[in-house]
Amino acid sequence: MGENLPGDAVENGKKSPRTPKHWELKERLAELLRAVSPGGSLPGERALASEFGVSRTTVRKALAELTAEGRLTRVHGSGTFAGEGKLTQRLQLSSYTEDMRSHGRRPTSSLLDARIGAADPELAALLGIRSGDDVLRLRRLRRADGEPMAIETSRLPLPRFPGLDRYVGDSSLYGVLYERYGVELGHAEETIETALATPAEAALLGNEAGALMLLLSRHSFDTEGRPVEWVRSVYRGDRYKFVATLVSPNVVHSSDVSGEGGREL
Amino acid sequence: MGENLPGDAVENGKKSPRTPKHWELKERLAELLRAVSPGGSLPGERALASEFGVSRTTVRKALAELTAEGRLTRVHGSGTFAGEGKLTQRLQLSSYTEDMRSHGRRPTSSLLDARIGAADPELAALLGIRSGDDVLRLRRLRRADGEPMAIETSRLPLPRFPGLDRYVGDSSLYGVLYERYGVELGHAEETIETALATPAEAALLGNEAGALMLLLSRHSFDTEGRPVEWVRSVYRGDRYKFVATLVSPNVVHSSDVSGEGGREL
DNA sequence: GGACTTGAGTGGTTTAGACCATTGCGATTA
DNA sequence: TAATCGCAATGGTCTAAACCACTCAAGTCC
Repeated sequence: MGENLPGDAVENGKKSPRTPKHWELKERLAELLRAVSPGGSLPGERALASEFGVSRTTVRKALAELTAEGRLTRVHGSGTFAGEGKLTQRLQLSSYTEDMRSHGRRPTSSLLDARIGAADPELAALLGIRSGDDVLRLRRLRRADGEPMAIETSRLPLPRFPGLDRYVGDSSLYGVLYERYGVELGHAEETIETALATPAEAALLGNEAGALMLLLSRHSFDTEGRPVEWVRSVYRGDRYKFVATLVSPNVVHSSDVSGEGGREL
Repeated sequence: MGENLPGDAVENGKKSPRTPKHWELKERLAELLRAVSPGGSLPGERALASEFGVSRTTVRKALAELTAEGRLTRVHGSGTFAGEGKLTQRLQLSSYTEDMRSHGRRPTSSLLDARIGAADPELAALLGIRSGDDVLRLRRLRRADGEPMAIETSRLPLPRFPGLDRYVGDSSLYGVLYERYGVELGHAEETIETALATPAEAALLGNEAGALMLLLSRHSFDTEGRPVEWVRSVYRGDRYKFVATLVSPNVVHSSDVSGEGGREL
């Protein structure tokens, strides 16, 4: 993160909160890391510990943060290696596939499972059906160049799309919705937040449990405003970032002054 | 995150990766937490350690993850308390101020500092000026109901806005740009990714160093496509989520089939 | 030659314990 | 009454050490 843009000195009015050892170590390791090309390897934890005169625990804490930031990749039993930076995905309308292609990546995605279950009250409300109605749940694993990137879980209301479960898997979900049910998507609402990987997610992504993730939820509606699907995707936070282009006739240039001399937007 | 939606059993084809103690403990604590209303307190680390028969280190690891997810708040010297959920901010055009207001929050923001420095080559390219030209750097701390939420660092090209530094602080930045320089914003490109808090950021946000953050960068252009500002904001990942509404005539309903039997978007 | 075993080296988990820094309250004091 | 001090409890940092799980290559066996 910070990369110490000039003038970022500590300078907080009160007390300087004494930088912990693991943080100082982290910066020294980051420096050491700049001399290593992506994929290059670092010394082992034990070696670093003795070299820098700290305990292995402290080394691990520093390495953990660098890993969470995507600057390191660690492989159990093998070693610690320099990371490769983040991929990006546009928000807005483009598809995962298109987007990866435009970055010269080879996108693939595999269906993990497709099953039918009963909607709980919350899910029923989201999908515009009654509690207990059937819901089709699809789980997909998305990859870029073969590397697992995200787990996507879609839920669709079966009462609205009877037999949908039989058409899934061999062609585009949105294609099927359009051709067999005449449904076109109109708008969607997405939220993005941070999350930590569950062990199951971590296993699928080749990740560690507790790793940083970007949690993206999408609630899609058709052109008439009826809910079509509810999607929850977890993306690897160390390998992914989202991009949105805000085209806007007039991005707020008048607005109220507020607060303590500050401003908004 | 997961909240164990039905059917999330481990079931990865190969080996079950034996759940670590700290994860199991985390789930037990999460359960224990459901019985506590927001703001309520939990037993101390040492008490939990002896109660569950694990070491304090393991307890801390579990608590750290719950904290990162915003489900816990920890206060040094005082105790551990139940969290209060996340606020949301729309992407798109609305302002921080508007958005907080619409959630019934009281938004404020204070100017931390305003200084002029020389642009490095990268920043110069972003702002459409020459390397070494003057750049105005504004740092603001944003709060909701008095609670620090984000640090926003804006950078503007002084050659394009001579004297801008003298007008800042007493009124809307965008208002000044419009009234004194005739600049209207046209579009912006935003990226969202995960990051970890630096000690300095943590101190300002009342956070821990290494805490989960959402890093949002905005690159704004005027109606003629010239760069106006470059903004880097770090939001507390445990207290914030972003929302985007994707209005769209036709969100992809035809597209190519690819990969291993899976599908895209 | 090919399949298997073994072991060294790596990261991952957990423990027990020490000490530090902050908080908040009760007792003491002015 | 009001301010101060001291102390106990809390979370934060760090250490040293043990053990586990995985990887990979060298060596062995068939």
